[in-house]
Amino acid sequence: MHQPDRAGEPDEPRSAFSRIYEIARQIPYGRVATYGQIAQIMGPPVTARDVGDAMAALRDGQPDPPVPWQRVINAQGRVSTGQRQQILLEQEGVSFTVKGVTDLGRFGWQGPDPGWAEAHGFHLLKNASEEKKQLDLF
DNA sequence: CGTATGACCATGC
DNA sequence: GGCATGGCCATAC
Repeated sequence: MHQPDRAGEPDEPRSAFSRIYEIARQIPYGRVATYGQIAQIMGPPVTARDVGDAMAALRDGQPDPPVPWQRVINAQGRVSTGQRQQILLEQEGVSFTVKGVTDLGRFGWQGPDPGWAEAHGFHLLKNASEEKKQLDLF
C-alpha cells in the first residue's frame, strides 16, 4: 500500500532533515557534537552547512520526539546561536571558558553506537578513537 | 535561472 | 589567536 505523501516534502523515504534529527537525538546528555561531525555521519553530499540549516528549521517548531539542538555546536567549540544555547549546555555540565569555548576533547561526542549506525545506514566518525572514548568516561 | 543568504569548515596570513 | 577567502550545498526571492 502507498505511503501518504507529506505535502511540501520531497518523496524520499525520509528527508535529509529527518535523518539529521535522528542523529542529533543520539547525542547524549552532557555531550556536544559539531555540525561537521553530523555531516560526516550522514555522509556525502550532506555538508555541515546542511546540518546548520536543519537545526535552524527547528526554530519553527520541534518535531516529536524533540531534538536536543543545543548539543550541536561549531567546530571551534563555540555555540552559534547566542548565550541561551550555552546556558542550556552548562546546565548539562558542559563547561565553557570565559571566551565561550568548550573542550571538544572532553565534552565532544565520539559518534553513534556502531550497531545503531549500521542498522540505520549511517557512518561512524573517522576520528573516534578508543583513547578518547576512555577519556570521556571520566 | 541568477543572486543572496545561512545555527559551517579548512586553510592561509 | 583573530580575520579573510574560497568552498560547500540547500532555500528563498
